Amino acid sequence: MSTSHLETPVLLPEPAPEDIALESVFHALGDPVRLEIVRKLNATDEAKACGTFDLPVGKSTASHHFKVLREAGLIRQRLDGRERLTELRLDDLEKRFPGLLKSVLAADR
Amino acid sequence: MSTSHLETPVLLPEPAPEDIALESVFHALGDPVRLEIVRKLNATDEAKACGTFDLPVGKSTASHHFKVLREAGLIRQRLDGRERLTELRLDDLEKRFPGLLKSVLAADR
DNA sequence: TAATAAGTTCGATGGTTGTCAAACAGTTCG
DNA sequence: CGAACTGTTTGACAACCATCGAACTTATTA
Repeated sequence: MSTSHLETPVLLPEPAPEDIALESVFHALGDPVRLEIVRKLNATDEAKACGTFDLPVGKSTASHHFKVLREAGLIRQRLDGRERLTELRLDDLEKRFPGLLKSVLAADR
Repeated sequence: MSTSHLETPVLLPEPAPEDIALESVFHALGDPVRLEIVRKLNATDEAKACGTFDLPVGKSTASHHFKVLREAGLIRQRLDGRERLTELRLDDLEKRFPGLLKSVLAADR
């Protein structure tokens, strides 16, 4: 069963908004697979499980990319059963770097 | 003497505005030295020679970084005597990725 | 309990990259 | 001409990184 009661959501470690480094953000977005992940997250606007991204790499590589994105502060991951639900940290990023992610996501191709 | 007549400026090869790739821009900005170059260019708002940046690397390494930035479409370099005058491609980047560079440069630390 | 499912971790590998020093090329100036 | 100056190119090297497969962990389900 998918946990959806009143339990405290189990978040994977992530940097505080003020600790998000611009250089790390750029490094994270400088990879095609990770950029694709961010774009697909923005396209759905909902939390997605890692396996639903249809990425052109194996699952261990995908796991690596999600970790890079999370440690850079771009995404949040919460445990839900055997899945890790992933979402963009839109609000935190807007606070830290106003307008940045918006212009990134506006540039679609 | 510094050439400042009516000669056609000799530009080093650079991508056309529509050929600037978001991923290459991110990759270019994902290095601390290159990010410092971009910030110092924005701080002066004038064309600067490579040697005036006071970078924490040797000159051959600096030359490499300028090349990466130029090929990514972030800077323009024009030959002037024995110097290469460097400037941000603010207008082209604004056209290609509206708001991106602005939010990048606004995030100062 | 056993099997399946979703991701992570580990070890290895090949490619990319940041760095330097030395040599080189073009420009300016004495 | 020759020396000094600005930056590039080359070669080498170490660090980083994206990738994979196999083994492992945890959770769901038959």
